[in-house]
Amino acid sequence: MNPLQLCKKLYANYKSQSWWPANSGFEVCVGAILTQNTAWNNVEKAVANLKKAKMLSCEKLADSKLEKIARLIKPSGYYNQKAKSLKLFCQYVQKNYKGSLQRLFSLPVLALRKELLSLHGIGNETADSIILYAAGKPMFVIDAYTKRLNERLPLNPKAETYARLQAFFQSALPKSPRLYNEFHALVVRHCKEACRKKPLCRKCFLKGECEFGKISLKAFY
DNA sequence: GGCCAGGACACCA
DNA sequence: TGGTGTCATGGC
Repeated sequence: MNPLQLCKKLYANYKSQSWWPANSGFEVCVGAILTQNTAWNNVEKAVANLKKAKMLSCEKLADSKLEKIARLIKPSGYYNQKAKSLKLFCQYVQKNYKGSLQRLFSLPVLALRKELLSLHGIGNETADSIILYAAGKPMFVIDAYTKRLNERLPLNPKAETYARLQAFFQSALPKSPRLYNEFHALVVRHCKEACRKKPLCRKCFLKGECEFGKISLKAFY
């Protein structure tokens, strides 16, 4: 099975996912940082705290004390690190782009990626999530779910690093932000729900016993 | 009480 | 370039 076939199969089963779960580009950026190695459920609590405190803005986060940000985002875990990452990102946008994400996103995509990666606390996945889901530019996101799915199927066993796996998906798919967006969201949906057994249910999917709804995972694995 | 979750970074060899 | 320790909460 190639990536495009997998995407079609997932889409046929789950339909459109309408991602990213956020109300603005800035909220996508905040969520992308807060979700680092963290369950989304906990990210939602942290974002809700920021909203309630009227702190979900670039200007507010750039000017607030680390301790205050950390207290609000505590439910997302790693709150000291993430408070620092959030504040640095916002200060960077305020200083270099007058607080406008649209100015930042007007950079050519590779330049944008390079700038994001230069910021402390923003690595490959976070940068690519911001580029795809906030800026709307074609950058395929590799996360734990994508890696897991690739290992299980496998799609490309040789693609072991982030860059190689990303290059594999991007070379196999039409260069479309909408497609990258939908595909990644479908992968997350599938990996979250396909198997209710944790962790990873490697034994059960190898036996073909792992099913979710109408979907027999024998077709995938 | 233990394991896990939509990573990133410092440090080391 | 790759391996390891660290950061930390909340759900199950």
